[in-house]
Amino acid sequence: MHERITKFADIILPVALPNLFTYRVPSEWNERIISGIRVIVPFGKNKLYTGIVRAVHEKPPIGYEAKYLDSILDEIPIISEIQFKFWEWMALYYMCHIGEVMQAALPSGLKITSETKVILSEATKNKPDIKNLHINEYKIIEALIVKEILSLDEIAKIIAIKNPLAIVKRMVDKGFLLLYESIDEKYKPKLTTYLALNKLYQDETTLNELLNQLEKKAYKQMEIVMRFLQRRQMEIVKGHDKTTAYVKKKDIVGTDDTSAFNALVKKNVFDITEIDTGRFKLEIETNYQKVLNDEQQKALFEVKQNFSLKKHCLLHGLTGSGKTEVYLQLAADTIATGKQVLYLLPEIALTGQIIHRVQQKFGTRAGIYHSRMSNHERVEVWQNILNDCTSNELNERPHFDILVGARSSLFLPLHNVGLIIVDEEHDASYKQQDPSPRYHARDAAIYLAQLYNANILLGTATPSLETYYLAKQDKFGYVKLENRFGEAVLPHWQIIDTKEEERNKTMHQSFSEPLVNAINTAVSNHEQVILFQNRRGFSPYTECQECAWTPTCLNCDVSLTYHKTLHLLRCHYCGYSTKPHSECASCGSSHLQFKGLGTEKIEEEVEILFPTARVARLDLDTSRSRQAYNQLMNDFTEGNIDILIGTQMVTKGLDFDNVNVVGIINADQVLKFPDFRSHERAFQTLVQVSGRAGRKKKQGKVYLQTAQPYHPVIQFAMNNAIDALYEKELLERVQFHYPPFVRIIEFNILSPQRELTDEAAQLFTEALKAMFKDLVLGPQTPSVGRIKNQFLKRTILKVKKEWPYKKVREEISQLLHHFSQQNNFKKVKIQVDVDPV
DNA sequence: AGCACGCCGACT
DNA sequence: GTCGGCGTGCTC
Repeated sequence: MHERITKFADIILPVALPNLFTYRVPSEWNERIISGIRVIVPFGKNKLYTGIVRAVHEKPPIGYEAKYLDSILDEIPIISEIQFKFWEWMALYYMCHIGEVMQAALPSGLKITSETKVILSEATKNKPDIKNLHINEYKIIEALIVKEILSLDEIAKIIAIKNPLAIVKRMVDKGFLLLYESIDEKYKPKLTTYLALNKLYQDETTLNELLNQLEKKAYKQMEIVMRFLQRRQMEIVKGHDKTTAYVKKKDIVGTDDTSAFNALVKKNVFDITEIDTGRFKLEIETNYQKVLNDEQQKALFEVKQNFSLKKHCLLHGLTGSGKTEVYLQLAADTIATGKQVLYLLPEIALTGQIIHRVQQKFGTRAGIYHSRMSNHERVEVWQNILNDCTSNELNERPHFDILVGARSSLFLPLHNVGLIIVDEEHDASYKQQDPSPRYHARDAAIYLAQLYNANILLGTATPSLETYYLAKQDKFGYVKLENRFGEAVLPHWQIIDTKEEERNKTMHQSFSEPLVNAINTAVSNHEQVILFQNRRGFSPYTECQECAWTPTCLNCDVSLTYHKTLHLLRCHYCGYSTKPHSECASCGSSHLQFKGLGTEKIEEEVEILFPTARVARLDLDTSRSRQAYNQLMNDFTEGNIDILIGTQMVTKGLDFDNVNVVGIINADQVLKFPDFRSHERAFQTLVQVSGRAGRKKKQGKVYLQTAQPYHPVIQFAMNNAIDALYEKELLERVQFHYPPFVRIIEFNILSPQRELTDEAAQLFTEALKAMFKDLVLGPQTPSVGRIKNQFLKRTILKVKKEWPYKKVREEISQLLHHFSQQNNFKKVKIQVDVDPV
């Protein structure tokens, strides 16, 4: 006889709470309960949550009675020990809870939570006693008679009450209703219906009898059977046995055949099987023809040399030098050794273009993962990675050797990573802003690579100062690709002084004479033009000509941007929108003017200045849906667009061969950011935008309009003097204590009242200063002091690199904990952002 | 962080 | 009585 063991499981739940939760395991599951599987557990009063088993042990918790697990969702772990280590590191480093990491890591299809459902009690069902009922109670019962089960949200709508729980509870007490918690599976496998001939009709005679019968009475049914037999013949030719040859239903049954088909089903002619076929193609033709040139070969060799020395590596390749080919070759070589590759890109750069190239090289062995995919697709990527080798003939799922994705693909359950590529390493969108964990995917990738003992390659034309510094210190290998691919050369820059143009009265609205001429020439030569203006909408603010009043958002301290296509004023922070004012709210004057330049305005000007050109705009507003975005990209690639106007979006991941002119409408905007990174950022943006020009044989041209033509950043960018700029920046960073010489931790203090925020920020900052002295800056009011009705103050701590970060973190955590205990600051939130960008 | 619960004030 | 708002306390 075995001794009866009682097991307990420590569970990670997707909630922002510091600890794990210990549950008791029903003894019949003692064998099944293992670290890394998902379970459903009761949590709080009556909710059910999906959690992940972190550890299994036999120590009953002290101080409380553990609840029982509700159910087990997986038989094999979906989270490996390496992934757990990664989660735990992330929670520590970025000072958040592990539950928040879980929230970020799992696609929502894998995290089911329960919903409260309402049904009628037996008594009410049999004999509705509707005397003396309140109108709302009556409405609920009436609705439940029609539709048996309702969720609380549905009830809220029916009786038009925000929180219906009180009413529902009362009715439960009176015996009208019953409540239960229901968990709906969010992921539905994609099933394909297959048909085989029922064994009744396997022999020729019965089959012929059937066909004869149908020919007379039901011609359409006979057609279906005939089509089936044809298809089946094809399968038999492929080597399938006659009795087991299945045919896809949709290959032989059209939409208008439904009733005929149903009749056949009734006659038991077919055996029907539903098979989980997945959402991804099983066959993609691979024909990747690019061959590395000498320089790329050399770079590849040097990168590998660094790897063999166990060194991470920065690939500094000018725009158009063909970094991607080097990545793909390196990936292929890694896969050849039996390891997996993770290829990270900024979300926005994950375009059809790059995906197409990866698929051309790796076919179905390339998995794609980003936020524009449906939930179902994301779950399937997870499943495909997890059950690498399912071998049902009809149920073959692709096997991934390389995963291309945005930052969240760091969390995919890969087991054998040999190489991580971080493309466009400098890109600020690698940093998650909200919600927590506010992690930097590049830095997290470096940590993850260590856990897997994998190589890591960071690639970019404009390295971040942090990475550049590491390379200069020889902590990173450094490989440069200097020449553009083929015969392309770097573009020629022309800097246009807009002040002088204005003096000479040669500006055509926002366009200087040289830029207008260049666009005209390009368009008449059938070359394409990209115009960069880093602001969406028509005009960023409205101003009263009499009293300078400006309409602002109700919920945020920002001016409202006018969107002409929608004819609305919109807040870019909270989405609030309102009709444009016809008169000033302050003085009543009707002299209101739209000020500033957005992409919509540029688009309008372009249409007037170049009436024959085909114009399109690429910004958040024109590319919200994946479809719209792909359409736009296609049109531009196919040459259906002459002039493309866009924000940041045009700088990322787009390689167009026919673009010869790039216009930067207003560089001053890029230069004036009030931030220690502004020069670095401006340089990166200018170089990246200019890189869109002249991809093939012809030298491209960059026209940059500015009021400060001698600004050093512009000079550095145009001369491609990256080392000079970076050396100068590094000197300033060292002198004024900024990254990469210190680690910045930013504290954002928020509350719904201005005074409360101010007071809390003041006290918090003082406490911080007591601990860290003059390395604390603040509290400051950020440029937007109120967002979504939350007043915001900011304090910055510069942590010296030589300090033990662990201790600093602990001290900060203690302080934050102490603060959250204070009653008068209950409404105050302090968000921590480690290494803000 | 959610979520339930309880108290209070406004409204019919 | 009914409902919403807000403060409080708890989650294995």
